[in-house]
Amino acid sequence: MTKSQINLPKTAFSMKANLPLREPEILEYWRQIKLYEKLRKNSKGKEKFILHDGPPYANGNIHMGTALNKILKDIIVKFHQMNGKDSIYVPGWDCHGLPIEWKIEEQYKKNKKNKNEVPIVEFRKECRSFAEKWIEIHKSQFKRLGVIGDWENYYSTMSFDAEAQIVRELGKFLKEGSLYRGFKPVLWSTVEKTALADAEVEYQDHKSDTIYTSFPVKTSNIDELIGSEIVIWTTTPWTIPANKALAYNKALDYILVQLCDDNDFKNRKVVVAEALLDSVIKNCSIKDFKKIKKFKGNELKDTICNHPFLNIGYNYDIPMLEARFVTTEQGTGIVHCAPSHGPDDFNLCLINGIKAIETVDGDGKYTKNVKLFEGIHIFKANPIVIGKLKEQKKLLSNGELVHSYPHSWRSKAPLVHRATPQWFISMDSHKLRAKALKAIDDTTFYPNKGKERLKSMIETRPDWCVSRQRVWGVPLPIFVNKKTKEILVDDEVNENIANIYEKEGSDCWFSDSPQRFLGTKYEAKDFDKLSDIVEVWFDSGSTHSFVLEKRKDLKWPASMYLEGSDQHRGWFHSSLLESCGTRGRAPFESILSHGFVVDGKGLKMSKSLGNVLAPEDILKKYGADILRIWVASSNYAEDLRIDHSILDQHAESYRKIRNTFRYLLGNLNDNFEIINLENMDINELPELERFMLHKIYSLNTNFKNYFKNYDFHNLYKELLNFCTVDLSAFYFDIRKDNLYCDPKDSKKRKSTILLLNIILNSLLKWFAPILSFTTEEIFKLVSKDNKSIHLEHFLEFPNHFNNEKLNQKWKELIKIRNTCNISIEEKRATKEIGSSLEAKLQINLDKKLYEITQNVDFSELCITSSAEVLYNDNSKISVQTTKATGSKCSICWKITEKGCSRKACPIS
RNA sequence: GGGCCGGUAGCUCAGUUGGUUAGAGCACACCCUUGAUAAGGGUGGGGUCGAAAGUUCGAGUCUUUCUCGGCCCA
Repeated sequence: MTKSQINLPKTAFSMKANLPLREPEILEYWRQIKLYEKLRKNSKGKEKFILHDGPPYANGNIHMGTALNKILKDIIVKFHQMNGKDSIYVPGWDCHGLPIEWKIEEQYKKNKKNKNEVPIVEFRKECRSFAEKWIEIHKSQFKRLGVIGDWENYYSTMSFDAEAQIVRELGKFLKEGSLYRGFKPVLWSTVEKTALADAEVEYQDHKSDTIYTSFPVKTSNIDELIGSEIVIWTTTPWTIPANKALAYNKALDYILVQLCDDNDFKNRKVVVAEALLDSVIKNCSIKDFKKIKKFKGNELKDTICNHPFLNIGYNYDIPMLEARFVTTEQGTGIVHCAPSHGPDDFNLCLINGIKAIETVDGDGKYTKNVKLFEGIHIFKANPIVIGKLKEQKKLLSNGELVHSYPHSWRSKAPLVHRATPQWFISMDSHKLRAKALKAIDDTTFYPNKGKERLKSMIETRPDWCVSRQRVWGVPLPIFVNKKTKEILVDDEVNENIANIYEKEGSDCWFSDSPQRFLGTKYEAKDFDKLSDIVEVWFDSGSTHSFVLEKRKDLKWPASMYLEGSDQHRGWFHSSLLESCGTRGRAPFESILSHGFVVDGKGLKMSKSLGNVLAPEDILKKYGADILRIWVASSNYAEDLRIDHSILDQHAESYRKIRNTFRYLLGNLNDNFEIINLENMDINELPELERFMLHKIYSLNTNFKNYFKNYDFHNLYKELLNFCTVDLSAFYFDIRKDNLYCDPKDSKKRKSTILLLNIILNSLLKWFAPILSFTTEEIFKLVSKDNKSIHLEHFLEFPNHFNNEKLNQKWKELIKIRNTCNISIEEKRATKEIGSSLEAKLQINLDKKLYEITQNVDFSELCITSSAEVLYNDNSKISVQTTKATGSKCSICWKITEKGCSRKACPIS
């Protein structure tokens, strides 16, 4: 007997994957067969599943987070496609905004070019081409991951139709009246007369004037406080005229003391935080004082003070407000608040209904809103303020302090927080907050905890500031009447602007005559045209309008938005608000949020820690399918760990899966046949095959449930376990004898081949959304009509595959098999036998087990030369292994006295 | 500093309403096989469930505090 006479596996499917080389070939194949177009054509008319892409910023190479995001999207899109939907993915990019402006400015700096000398339109053109360049780079990087989508017709926030639609969307808020003009402090350079972003700020040492000043208490719940004064310390005396409130911390201890020194404050009572009393005494050179009363910060609730300038026209209430940002690091434990001159101040006052106003103009001079100081430059105001405080007997002391202070990166001039005119969308004037909260309730969140996260943000957020004093963005399409200061609200004008943008983009706003936008109805000389741009979150928050609504192939609302969990404050948030404001509901039916990619120890990736893994390197070393396994097998509800050892292990699992396929292909000799499952007569099959059909059926049931909940890590685990436990170590191992040794026309072998075909088909479909490349490689090899695996659907298994009774029986058989293995292992350990085929089993079973195993051949199940089953009620299962005697059959390798049952057996 | 989320074998993950000795796969060790062969099979070791305290007859599961990590905000 020679090897040529048995049926050994033979396949063109190599054991070694070589993914980094093979995957690009498959990408080329998808391109050639026009896979995306085919997918759309094939699923025409089917129910749509639309995963709307959250646009990444068109700048810089992709990182692990982006790779995770895109792969997860692709897996979900492919699942729905194979589940019978028309599952469409249109990738997009976020293009406007500061980071790109900086990049261009950096280039200018290098080339000694001055930004201010370059016309805005030219500058914007450079920003545009910068974004275009990165879109192309991103595109090829995303495609390499195996992501299938409409790459030719991607969307971008800087396309002309997007810019036009953003104008229309703003028009809706304008018309409704929820878009209003307010003031908000921004970092401002009085030299350049411009706002600066955080990244444009340099911190340098600066000498500031400092003062301790006092605010007389008007009313309070603490009786002793009436007639006393609250002391504050500040390094910006010039903001005192703009003061509107005082902030305390309810958790701190405060103390009321009486001052006894012979000066302006003789016999006056003042309040400071107890922990800072010593430093106040020292800094104000107080010699003699008496402690009168200690109290907790929360008792200061409802206390109202007067302004130190009460007697010279500053006659208004200064409420004391609770704030967490108040600490005992320096000062007095009470902080003065000028909402126009500090972000903390602004937010605290806003929550308490105190709005910021314009107190300082662009040049740095007080406006007419500031009594006594109008026209004075703030940088010259400190001595005047200090003088007035002294005059009003409200100055405890003053001095100087050198501290780190923000300066402009260009002019190096010190910066100030200045309330500037900004445009806001009100959260409450037209019930935007309430609508958004309702919309959150109507949305399904994966994982569920995302719902509360978004909800609590919407509940507490202030009005949405949508204006920015920048150039690379969509210009705010607003005209203000010079005389009446009223905002021009006219659909015709808005639509006119949108139409112009649609044809030529928004650059013209900065170069063309305002009359062009106003049309014939209004005169340009009567209006101020805004030069602000729209903040970029409004851009991306509007993608649903210019992508989902405008494109015929998509639908509104989207089936799903899927992003990192940081987007609860980002894109989920802005999209929700924009859509609720304009359409009254969310632009999505569900939200899936994923955690962040961290290193193997759970620490975030950073250059300084040196733990950054680049997708590019992973693709080079492992291939995209391994990365896709990493995505599928990780629990995205939490942070996802990755390092080389984790990837090594997934690569190991990949090999197991690949070899599972290789066994199937080898024994089928690459002749895959599609089995009509409905027409099968399963009663013709051996029990083992029927048991395997049950396994497949029940795995598929779990598969569908996991998919329904987007629970991929459990789904993948179940598939992998099926390959290792049920196939490799069980079914495949048992059926090798049958496949190798039985003649090709034997009924039993045909049954096995039938099963192999079914298993191969099932595995291909189950794995296709995850192992997109490898399943395609196999499908190319075996499918006759040269179709892509991704055009296929999941299999439906007939209900009669389900056989719980059989399952229960085989669970027992497997238990017996395990006991046999332990018994065989004992003999192997003592070197009595080696291969299991050298063993002869005597299996003793109790009554129940004995009865159900009457038709079972344990020598087949346990891959031994023989097995005898005896009835023995002493224990449930016990097994004795002895060395098989006789000669070894050269075909089946069993050791017997009489030869095996096969006709060709040389022994018999 | 504040809000939210999380910490179960070396790794990826299970662990139902508190209820036997906390599970799976991989990895590891040893053995077998050489007819899935840079494969395959078998057996086995490995966890004070982040820490401490509390509630309870009983806690991985409930409460509190602490700690480490992540996201967001300041």
